Amino acid sequence: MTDPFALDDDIPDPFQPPARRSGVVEVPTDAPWLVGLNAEQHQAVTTTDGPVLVLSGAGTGKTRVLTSRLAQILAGRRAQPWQILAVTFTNKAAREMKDRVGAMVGPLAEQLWLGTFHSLCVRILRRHAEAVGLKSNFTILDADDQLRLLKQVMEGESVDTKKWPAQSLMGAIQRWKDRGLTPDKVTSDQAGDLAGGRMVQLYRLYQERLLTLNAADFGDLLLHCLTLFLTHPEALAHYQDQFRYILVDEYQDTNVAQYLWLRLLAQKHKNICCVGDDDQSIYSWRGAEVGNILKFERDFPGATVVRLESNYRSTPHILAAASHLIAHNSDRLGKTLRPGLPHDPADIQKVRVRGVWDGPEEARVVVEEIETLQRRGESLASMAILVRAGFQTREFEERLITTGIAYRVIGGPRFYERQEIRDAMAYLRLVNSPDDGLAFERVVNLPKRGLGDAALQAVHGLARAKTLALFDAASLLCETDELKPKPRASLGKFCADILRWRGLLDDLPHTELAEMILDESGYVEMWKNDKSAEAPGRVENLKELVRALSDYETLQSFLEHVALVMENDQKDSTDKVTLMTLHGAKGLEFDNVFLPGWEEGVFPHQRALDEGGNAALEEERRLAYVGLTRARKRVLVSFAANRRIYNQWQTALPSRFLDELPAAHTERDAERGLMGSSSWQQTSRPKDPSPWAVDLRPSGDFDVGERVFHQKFGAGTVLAVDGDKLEIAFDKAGTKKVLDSFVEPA
DNA sequence: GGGTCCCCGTTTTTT
DNA sequence: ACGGGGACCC
Repeated sequence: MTDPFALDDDIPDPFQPPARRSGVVEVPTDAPWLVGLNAEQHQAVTTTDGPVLVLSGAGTGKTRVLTSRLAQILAGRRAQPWQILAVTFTNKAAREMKDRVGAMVGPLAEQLWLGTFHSLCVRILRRHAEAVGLKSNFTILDADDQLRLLKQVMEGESVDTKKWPAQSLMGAIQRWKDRGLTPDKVTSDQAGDLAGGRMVQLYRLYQERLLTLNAADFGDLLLHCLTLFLTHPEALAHYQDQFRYILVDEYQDTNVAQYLWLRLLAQKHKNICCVGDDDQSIYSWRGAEVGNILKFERDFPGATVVRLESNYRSTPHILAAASHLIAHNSDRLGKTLRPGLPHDPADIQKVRVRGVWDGPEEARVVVEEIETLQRRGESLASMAILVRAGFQTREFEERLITTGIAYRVIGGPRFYERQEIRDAMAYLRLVNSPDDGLAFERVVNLPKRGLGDAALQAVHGLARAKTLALFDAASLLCETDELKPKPRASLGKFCADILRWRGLLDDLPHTELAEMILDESGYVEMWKNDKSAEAPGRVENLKELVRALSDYETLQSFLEHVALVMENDQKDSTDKVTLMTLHGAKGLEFDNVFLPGWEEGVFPHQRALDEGGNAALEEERRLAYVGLTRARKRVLVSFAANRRIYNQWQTALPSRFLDELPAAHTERDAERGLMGSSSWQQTSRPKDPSPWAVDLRPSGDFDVGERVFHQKFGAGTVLAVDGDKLEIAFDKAGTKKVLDSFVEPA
């Protein structure tokens, strides 16, 4: 058989209008990427034309469908690779897709417009930067730079940063950008009294500053692209024409700006295929709109909707438990996962639910279970502890350390977010483009060069007066007597150094130049002299940065790309238990999953309960669904009756989500008295009854006004009785809700 | 310009 | 309890 992906003519220039193709060819029904697809998957892959919404439940072969679909379009000669736009959210997903398509179609995959929303926008914007007031080599700011910039703007406008934390105002700007709102589109209603009613003005000034600095933040990448499309119809027409086929992964996570971007681009050919799962939408707090997926059929009339419901991951009890749980949500399109594969009966197990006394005991129980599994031959890599919030990993880490079990924590600060890396990058940025004002500010006095507020103020003043970049202003300032001799000398040396390094850009390999900069600036030295525990690690990280530089041809291209690759890929092949948040676990799977901390206030999180109303609760429930559906074989859900939060003991009620797990598919196993709801059944007695559980009385035996005693909170008076839950005013610990089984008559 | 003290917040995170 | 950040003082 001839290679179906061989190019039938020369590789065209992607920026020429597409040549007329010779025509679509029939794809053999036994093409390798079609073999073994189930009926729904097959439909999703072969319905290449027109709008298609693929609702893909967890573990239903979404990535396979996406990649097969790309192969199908290419093999059918429906489009050249560069006429296909494939969008993901993360670099990881983009890489995976590229690899898998590459394995099917060969080098053709290289020509696809495949990447994250942001990287694709950058690709477009670098070509059309002038249209939105930028230069092609604009820098992309990270969260730190953004905040610094906004603080400057706030300072200029005398906005009280105590009353209006820059962080939260930044949040407001980001949410507007997520919704495609430029400052002129924000209504005073939306701005409310933020920053004392001056929020829109701050936003406008912030945007102006960004343009002056030839910089864009992440939100701008989308926003500027939209602006480009709306103000330059010929540019829009070009891309509309070019992208005959559009594929979108994780559609439930798109925000309004991304949605508008897609809708504009799909307008001409209308061959847009969005793949997503409304039940796994867990990012509304960063602008994702489940609404996008819910109203797809309205946006794209005549859309084909395909539901992928055959799950190839989890055993039946796990699927049933997850399905029942998520059925408690009302705002959903509705899917029911069913087992797509027979499972080894030995692997089929109910979801286990375990109640324990407190956090440390929970950690002990989970780690004991890990040891048991390990003895049965399960690898540590097959196990994951998935928590609601990052701090919850601590107790498990401690227990794993004392037990001597290897683990890895996913999350935490990422490589390019580390202070030393950002400092070093600022040096590189400054050498690459001395007018990078933010980079200048960051390193001008780092390591300490005796340049304080006074010197900086002088530089800023001059820069403003003469509309100069900070670096140029600083150079100029050193020629005057404005500064005292000492700062003048050190600032002069700093500027001269930068210029000297800049002069070497073309003559020295960029990795060597980077080493020279970090060395001669005294930056590495600064950390080497630092006696803190983390200093040696920082020096190591700086070496790693130089190594990463070697992956790029030039310093320039490194700086252009690296801002978009902020990932934390800890490729570590050693056998370790994984600890991470539920959010971090989306898209992953493990044989054995531990879901601790299922307590009201922890999960669902208190803030969701307090603030977001039903929508927030439903998102928490989706998070629970995501957690359950990560598991192939075994799930252990647990909750503790007592939790220390901010160093204060608090009683906790079992999560309402536990009540939503169907009894037929769960196995509830708790120490006496730890089960909160009447629906709970004890399936086993503790081997070693806890002392506090000895004197239990049946529920409902307490009266309002009765004096009671609690192990942790001491004496108190019952204020209210609600089934098995008591509200008690403790003499010392304040008013709390407690299960009646924890207290005894005083 | 650098050190110290106090106050606040303390879910989730990618690009 | 704890850490980070800002204000304040030397």
